Formats: sequence, structure tokens, C-alpha cells
Amino acid sequence: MGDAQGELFAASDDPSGDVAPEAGPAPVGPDAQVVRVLPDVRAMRDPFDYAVPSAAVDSVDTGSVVDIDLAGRRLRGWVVETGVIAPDGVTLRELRRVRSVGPDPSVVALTRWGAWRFAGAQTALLGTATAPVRITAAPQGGPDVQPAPVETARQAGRLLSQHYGASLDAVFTDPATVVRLAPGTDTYPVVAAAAGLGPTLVVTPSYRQADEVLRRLGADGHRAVGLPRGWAAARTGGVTVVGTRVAAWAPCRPLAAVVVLDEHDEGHFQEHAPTWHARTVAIERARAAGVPCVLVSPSPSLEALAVAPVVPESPATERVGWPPLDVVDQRYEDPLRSGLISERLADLVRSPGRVLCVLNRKGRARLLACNGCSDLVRCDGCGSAVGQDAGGDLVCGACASRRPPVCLSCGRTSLRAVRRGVSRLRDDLEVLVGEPVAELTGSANDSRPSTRVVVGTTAALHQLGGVDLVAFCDFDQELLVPRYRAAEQAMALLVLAARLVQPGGSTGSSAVAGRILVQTSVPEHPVVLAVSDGDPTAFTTGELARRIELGWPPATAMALVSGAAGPAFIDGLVRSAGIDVLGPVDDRWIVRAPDHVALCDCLAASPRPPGRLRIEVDPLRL
DNA sequence: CGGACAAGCTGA
DNA sequence: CAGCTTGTCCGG
Repeated sequence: MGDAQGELFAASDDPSGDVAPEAGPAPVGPDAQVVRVLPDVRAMRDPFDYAVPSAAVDSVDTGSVVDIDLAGRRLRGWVVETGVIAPDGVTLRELRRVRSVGPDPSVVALTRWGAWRFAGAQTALLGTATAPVRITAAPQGGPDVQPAPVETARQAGRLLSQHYGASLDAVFTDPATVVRLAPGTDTYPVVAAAAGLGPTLVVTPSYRQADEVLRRLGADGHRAVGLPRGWAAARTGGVTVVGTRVAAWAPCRPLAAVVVLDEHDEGHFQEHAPTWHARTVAIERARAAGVPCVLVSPSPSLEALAVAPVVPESPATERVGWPPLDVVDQRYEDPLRSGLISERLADLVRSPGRVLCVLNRKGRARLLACNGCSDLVRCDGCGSAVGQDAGGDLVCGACASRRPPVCLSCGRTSLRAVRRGVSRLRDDLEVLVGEPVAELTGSANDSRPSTRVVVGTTAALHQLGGVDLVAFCDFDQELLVPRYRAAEQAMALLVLAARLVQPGGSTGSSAVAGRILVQTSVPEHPVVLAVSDGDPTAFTTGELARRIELGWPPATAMALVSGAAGPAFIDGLVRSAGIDVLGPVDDRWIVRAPDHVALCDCLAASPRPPGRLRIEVDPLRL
């Protein structure tokens, strides 16, 4: 212990604002200020009480990041409660020191709610809500400047009404609103109007969008900072804060409004455990603070529509904000063609203009047949269908074993692609247009291809810019994939494509400029019709009816349970009224409840067995 | 999480 | 029964 003691005091000559060099293991008197600290250790869910050294009393608040001694270890932790009445008979240690300013008390409360709502460790959420750097200049009791609102909520709403030619008056007076703006409609006026009310949290699904919003706010004379760079300034307060999903947990004081842009976008979803959705966090954050929450999207999620009224822009501008959609009915295409390049697509690709052909199948082919005996090519080990990668090898989809391209039935090497992948499509297109065609794969190290025609998976929709035409070569794959949110996800792809071909994004100089083409065997699908009409209403109302009928969210609340400890957890699940358990399918269970209160109470009340357990509340891929 | 300690297994 | 492994509990 003597050595540890030496280190303890040696550590306190760190020049950066330590407050409690006297911290030691001695018991403290009954008058000492006591705080409750949650150690920064995932597996520890219970807080511990510590005495605050008198020198540190002024710098400790709920949220403060502190160093503590616990069980002979030196740990980091967060103060989650102040003014604690110390329990009798416990000798308290003192905080070792205050390390940094942390999330403010309202955000600590938000992380406590989040631990319940997302069935995860509060420490992980506190980590997300804490600045990536130390902040030692501790602002206490709110920001230095309390800016007077530039506009009132009512005025800000009227401003939006004028701008969008529809009644948006109540956007900042209602607790939460869904503002529906077509892909081609500028969303910035919503952000600007909110920022006019005071410090606003603006959450975007991508860094690119965050940068753009920040740049425009700055150009407009708004005080705004971006995350993570502006964290310290955000903590000081008085500025609008812009960032990706982490911004939902970031400081913003005094909070005037919360805006979530493209709330339908899956970029708002944190997929590492504990999983959470920035939209859900934003709604709760605004509700708890009593400020308006504005969710913006061209095609609002059913989750958003379930919690807030939707306000569209004027029908006329919404309609022109969606690009024209070419729908190729593949049921009437010549079956002798490859099946991926219709006559219509061939015509468009041969006319001038930059074209992105999207096919969500990697490699050369996902299913092959022998040209000799017509047998489908299967894995010699497990019998599953094999695909062909970009290099030409056959790869089993189930067991990943590889072999050269030879038919096992007749030994021939001449195979034809039944389900073509992007590599094969690239070859086909190159032959068709007689010029080089680049393939853009998901791997981020690709530089932007300079060829006129580009082939890629859906990942290309995020990477590319300046495109005149986006063609979905097999949109059935998106529409019909067996996932309950498939239609919404397909819609989100069309939104991305629509943004890519906007006049601002495309070269605008060709006959094909500003179009989307989909090849599908279900041309009457609600997603296709909604985009054709430039009105997502028909899609969302039909989809909601379907979800209610089938008992899927948002009509219910679901959590996906997996991991080694899954069986034990499900075994001990507290099955109160309305809870039902589906599965296991692939060692995963679905816990379903009528609503989130029932679901999250059930998950929180159920004992956690030792071992790896993953609980994903509101899973997106299912 | 990581240390402490208890209970269980093994070998001579 | 020492010496080791494995499991469970607890920390302010």
C-alpha cells in the first residue's frame, strides 16, 4: 500500500486543474458532502458513494468526471447524484480528484432513461455524452450569456409557413412535429428558424450534412459549433450545436429546440451495443426539456409518424422536389437479355450523362448454372448455391469454401450467371457502351471513379456525387427482401438517389439528367407509386396498416436478444401481461410487447445471467 | 471489470 | 491435503 500511496500523491502534481490532492483512504466526518459515482466499467451497474474533499466542493456537480479508488483500483467514473445522505456504518473514501467537466445534469438523467429505454449500460451512454477531451474550466449554473430569443416560437413557425407555402405555424409551439420536405427541397430554413429561437441541437445522419449545416449557419451569422470539435464551446453554452447521432447526447444550453434532419436515415442508428436511435433520444431530450422537437424527412419513418403530427410543404413544391421515376416492368422484358439491362436502361446509358447503376450483389454472380448439363452449381461440401467472386472463384454462400469454376456434375468449365453481381454487370455495361465502366464497391478506400458510367452496390449512393441518372437494376431485391422494414429501406434508397440526381448534384447537361430508373417485377408496389407521384402518404398509410395487422412496430415494441447468455436470459424473462417471445431463429429471440414501457420494464426487471448478452431494442434489420 | 475467496478436482 | 482450476461475489 505504501507504494500506491506514493503514486497517489505523485499523480496530483499534474498541472491541469486537479482539485483534490488531499484525497486519501481515511474515513471522513459525517458533515462531508457526499456524491454517488458510477464507475466507468461496463459490467458495473451500481453506483458507489464518495465524500467530496472540501477543496473540490465547488467543482463537483452531477455529471462531473472523477477519479475514484475502488477495491484497490483507480477508476474513472461519473457523479450521477449529489447531496447524497451517506448510509450509516459505511466508511466513505474521498474522491481522488475531479478530472473533467462532464455531461450536464439533464443529460445524466437522459442517460439513465436511455439505459432503461435501450436496455444497456448507463456507463456506455455516459461515455457517449462526455467530451472526448478534458474540459477543466467548469462553467457552473448555466452559460455566461443567456441570449434573448431572436424570434418567438410562433414567429419562427410563420417564417417557415411563408418559406414552404404551407401551414407550419405550429412547428415550434407543438412538442414534436414531423416536417415532410421532398428530397429536392432545402431543409436549412427549418434549422435556421430553430436556431433563431436560441441554442438548438441539430442532428444529421452524416458528417457531410453536419458540415453543410454548420457552414450555412455560420454564413448566416448564427453562433454554431460542430461536434466533436466544438464540444467545449457547446458545454459553455449559448451556441447551436451540430453533429451526427452523438449530438443527441451532447451539451447544448440553454436548449431551445432539437432538430433531426433526415430522421428516416439509418445513420441515426448506433449499431454497437448498447444500440440506440438518435431520433428516439432527441424526442425524449426535447420532451424532458420542454422544448420543441422537429423531425425532418422526405419520407418520414413510421416511428416518427406514430409520435408526432406530420406537416408537409405545399403539395406543388413537394411534387417537383421528387425527381421523375422511370419504372421498367421486368415481367415484360425479353428473357434472353441478361435480366439486368432493359431496353430502356440500355438507351439511357448510351445517351450522354453520368450514370450510376446500382445492384446490391457483390462479386460476379450469386447463382450459376452449367452451360453443358444445365445443373445449378452447388457447394461440394454443404450443397448450398455457390456464387462467383470478382476474381472468378466459386464461393459457397453458406460455408465460404472456395474452388475453381468447374461443374461438379459434368466437369465443364463453361458456367453462366443466373443471378449476376456487380462485377458481371460492369462487364456487360462496358460491352454495351464501348467505353470503360468503373466498379465502386463498399470498401471506403476507393477513389471516386472518373468514368461516365459507374456500377456499384447501394454503398455507392453514399459515396458518389454529380450523377445524372441512378438506375436500380434489380429493385425487387430491395422491395422483397424478407425484412419487416424492407419497404421503408427501399424508400430510403430512392431518397438517396433523388438527392444524387438533384440539379445541384448532377451535371444537369444531359437528356437523362435528374432521373431515377427502377427495374422491377412489382411496378405497382406502394414505394414505387409513392415516388412516381411525389407523395409518400399513400405508402406510409398502407404500410402502417400492414404493421398494425401483423403486430410489428410501431404498433408494438420489439427487442432482439442474442449472445451466449441469451437462452438463460429468455428463461428467466419476467413475462408480465402482453409480453410474448418469438424464436429462437438463428439463436436469436424476439421479445415483443404492446409498447415500450411494457417492453423496457420487462427487460429491466429480468435478471441478467453472466455471459455475453446482446439486447437490441427497436432493431432495424429483422 | 478484476481481486478475493470458496468450493471442487487431482495426484501422490 | 497442498496446489491448482473454476466459479461467485463484491466493491463506497
